[in-house]
Amino acid sequence: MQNEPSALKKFAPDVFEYLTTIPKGKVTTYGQIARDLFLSTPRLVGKILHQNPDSSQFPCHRVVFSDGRLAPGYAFGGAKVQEQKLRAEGVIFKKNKVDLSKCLF
DNA sequence: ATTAAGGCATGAA
DNA sequence: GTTCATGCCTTAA
Repeated sequence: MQNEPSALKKFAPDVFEYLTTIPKGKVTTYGQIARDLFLSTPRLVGKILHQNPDSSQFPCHRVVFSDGRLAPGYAFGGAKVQEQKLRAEGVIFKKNKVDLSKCLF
């Protein structure tokens, strides 16, 4: 029978759209997106980001931990590349962590 | 006080 | 029952 689409697939377009709403020089957290999209667990957001068809299309590198730490599984070059991208966009970095106090969307 | 690193707990697939 | 692109807590420097 027709099984309902998983919440992951169901919310995937919403998450990608949310990424496009993030202004340049800003970042967001998994939990932030999860709450905004009614996702029960922020882990789903991470899984959805992993479905990202194109890193240039959706700024998945603008999504970080609530602590400001970068995700360990960035599939487009690595966390260090992510940091460089964020810095290039105008995101302020505090040592190895993102300054969510200034760049959190 | 602040930054860094690691571990435990939560929820969904 | 297991796996996780998380979150929060604790300890270290």
